[in-house]
Amino acid sequence: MTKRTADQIYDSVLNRIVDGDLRPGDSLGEQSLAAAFGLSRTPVREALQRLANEGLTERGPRRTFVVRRMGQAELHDLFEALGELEALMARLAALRMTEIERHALREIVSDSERPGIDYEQANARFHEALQLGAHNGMLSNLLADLKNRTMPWRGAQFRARADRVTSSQTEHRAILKAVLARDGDQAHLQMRDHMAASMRVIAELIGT
Amino acid sequence: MTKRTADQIYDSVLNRIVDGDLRPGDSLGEQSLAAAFGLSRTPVREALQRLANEGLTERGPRRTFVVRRMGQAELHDLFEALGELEALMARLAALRMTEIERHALREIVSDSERPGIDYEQANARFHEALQLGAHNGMLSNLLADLKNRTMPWRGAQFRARADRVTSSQTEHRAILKAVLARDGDQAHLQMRDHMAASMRVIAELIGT
DNA sequence: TAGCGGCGACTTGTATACAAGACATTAGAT
DNA sequence: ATCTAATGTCTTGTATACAAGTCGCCGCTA
Repeated sequence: MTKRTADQIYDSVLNRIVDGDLRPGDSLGEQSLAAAFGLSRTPVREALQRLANEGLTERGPRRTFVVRRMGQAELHDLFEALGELEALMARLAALRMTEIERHALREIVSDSERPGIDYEQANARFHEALQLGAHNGMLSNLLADLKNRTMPWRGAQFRARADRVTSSQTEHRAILKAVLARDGDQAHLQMRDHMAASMRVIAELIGT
Repeated sequence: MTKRTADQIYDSVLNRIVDGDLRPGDSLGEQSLAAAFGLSRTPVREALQRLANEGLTERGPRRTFVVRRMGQAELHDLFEALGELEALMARLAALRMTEIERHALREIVSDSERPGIDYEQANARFHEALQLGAHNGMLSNLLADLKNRTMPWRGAQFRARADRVTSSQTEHRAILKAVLARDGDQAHLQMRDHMAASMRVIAELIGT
C-alpha cells in the first residue's frame, strides 16, 4: 500500500484543524506548508484543493487558502441538511434492509449497550449499518461528505455524546424498532429527532 | 474577471461530457489533454481533480481519470437524494421566506406561464428563488453539487422538461401555493412528487 | 503449453523554475 | 492633507524536468 505524500499532507492538515492546532481564519500558505513538510508545493496544492472542495477551507485575501470560519449559523445549517439526509437513510433502510442486515443492526444495538463498550465506535457502526441497508451509494457519499464537514466540531461532538449516551441509546432503540417494523415514516421521524437532539447539545457546548 | 486556465479546462471537459463528446469510460490522459489545450499538465490535473471531487470522473486502470459510468441505478440514487433535499428546501422556504421573497417567487411563477418564455430558464429561477428563501447556505451548496452531478443527463433532462412543461407548471403552482400558505409539510410533499415525476420521465428517456 | 520473471513503454507523482497577479506601502501631485 | 499612481514584495498560477509506479509483453523455463 503505497501512500501518496499528498494524502499524508491532507490527513495532517485535517488533523491539525480538528485538534485546534489550526484555528478558523488561519492562513495556509503553500510554501510555508511545503517547507514544514519538507515537500514541494505541488502535493500541498492538491491537498489544499481537496480540503477546499470538502468545505474545510476557503479562499482568503490573496487567493490564499484559510481555515474556514464556522459558527453557530453554519453548524445549524449543516445539521439541518445532515439530519434530513440521515432521516432519509433511516427511511430507506426500514424499507429495503435484508434480513441479514436487520439481524446485524440488532446485534450492533445490543452490543452498544454492554457496559464498558466504546460508545463512539458503536455509534459509528450503527450509522454505517443503516447506510449499508439504505442501498443508495450516492446517499452514502453525501453523508460521508457532510460528516467530514462536522470535523471542526469533533471535540464538541465527543463531549456531547458522552453526556448523552443514555438518551442517545434510547433514541437508537426507537430507530431500530421502527426499522425492524419496516415503518419508514417512523424511522424517518425518530432519526430526525435524534439528530436534532445531538445538534442542540453540541450547539450549547459551542456557545460557551 | 480574470479567468484561470484551469477553469477553462474544467468547463471545456465538462461541456464535452454533457454533449456526449466524451463518453462514459473514456480515458482522460493528462498529457493528451494538455496537448489538446496547448497547456501544461499542471492546470489539467487541477481541473481533473475538481471533476473527480464532483463525481463526474473516477480513477481507472493506471490511476488515470476516466469519465464515470452512470446508469439507471445511479440516476435513481441521485434523484432520491436530490428530491429529498429539494423537498427540505421547499419546506424551509415555506417557513422562512420574507414577504419580499414570497412576492418575487409569485412573480416568477406568473412569468413562467407567459407564452413564449424560455421555460428552462424560468424553472431555474423558480428553484433559485426557493433556495434563497430557505436561508440555509449549506443546503444551497449541496444542491449545487448534486445538480452538477445530473449534468451527464442534461440532454435527457431538457427533452423531458419539454414534454412536461404543462404538468411541471401545475406542480410549480402547487408548490407556490403551499409556500405562500406557509404550509411546510405540504410544500415538502409537493416538491417530492415534482422531483419524482421529473425523474420518471428522464429514466424513461434513458432506458431507450 | 502453462506459468513466471524481467524488461520496456507509458502513465501519474513530485520537484523546481519562472510568470503573473494582488495587495501594501510610499512617493508624488494637487 | 488627501488622493492617486507607481512600485516592490509576497503570494498563487503555470511550465518544464525528473522520479517512480503500473501494466502489458515477450522470452525463458519447467
